[in-house]
Amino acid sequence: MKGSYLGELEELILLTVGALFDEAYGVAVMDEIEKQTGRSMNVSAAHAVLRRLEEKGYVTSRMGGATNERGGRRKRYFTLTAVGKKALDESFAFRNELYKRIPKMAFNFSL
Amino acid sequence: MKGSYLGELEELILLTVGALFDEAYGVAVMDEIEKQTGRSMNVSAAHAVLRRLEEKGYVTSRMGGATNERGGRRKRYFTLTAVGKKALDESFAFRNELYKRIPKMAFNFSL
DNA sequence: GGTGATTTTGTCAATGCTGTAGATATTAAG
DNA sequence: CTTAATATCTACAGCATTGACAAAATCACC
Repeated sequence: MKGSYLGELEELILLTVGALFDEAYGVAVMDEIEKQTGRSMNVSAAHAVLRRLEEKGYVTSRMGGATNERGGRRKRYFTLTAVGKKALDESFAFRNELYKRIPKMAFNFSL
Repeated sequence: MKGSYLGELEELILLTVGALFDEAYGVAVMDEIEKQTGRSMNVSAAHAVLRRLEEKGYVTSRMGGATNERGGRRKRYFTLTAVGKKALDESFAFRNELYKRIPKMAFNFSL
């Protein structure tokens, strides 16, 4: 199966789209990621991932209208789909499970 | 900074190396991943990742001697380094933190 | 006790998917 | 028409995955 797992950044961005709820557009996602993780990021990086997530069916997008901000192009808003949320839940549960299963290593032993 | 994050599979395999402790060689890692995740995997996939992890300093490797098994080439054993364990701990803590910070989304709302 | 088949494992080479950056186009307000 | 906010395009480095092949060790037959 191809593209059946969620990449590191894909998971992060999917999570952020969910968190920003109805304000999830490219730049906002990028800013939020930078703020939360300290990881510097380019808008096109965010968009590339968002587009891929849309292809996978984890988010949908729609164009917004004009706003009362200074100016600028219309925003493309992204929304988490039920499938996307499911993927996120599973990813989280799965990793947690895996870490839990390894008590002799993960947090109890040191080199 | 390049290669400064831990890919999805890299995290999984690093975790597995820690879990297998003194029995972490290519085939064993592959088997364990397949057993734990159901994800089918090729030996060379495991080795490619292990080599990258070694380049990053997250694991070290040494060749083993002959064993009393049927036959076969000498095993290359991998060991988690302190740096590797730290990366794993941080990766885990960080993601957990992120999921926690997003109560309005991660587990409390549905579409 | 050699010699080759068999088993277990590692290495190589090639390819597609993910992550990242820079440059450019579009839309709207001033 | 200049400036600001966003999106899109193009290109490339790094991660994930596969298939084919090489190496080392035992087994079994003679």
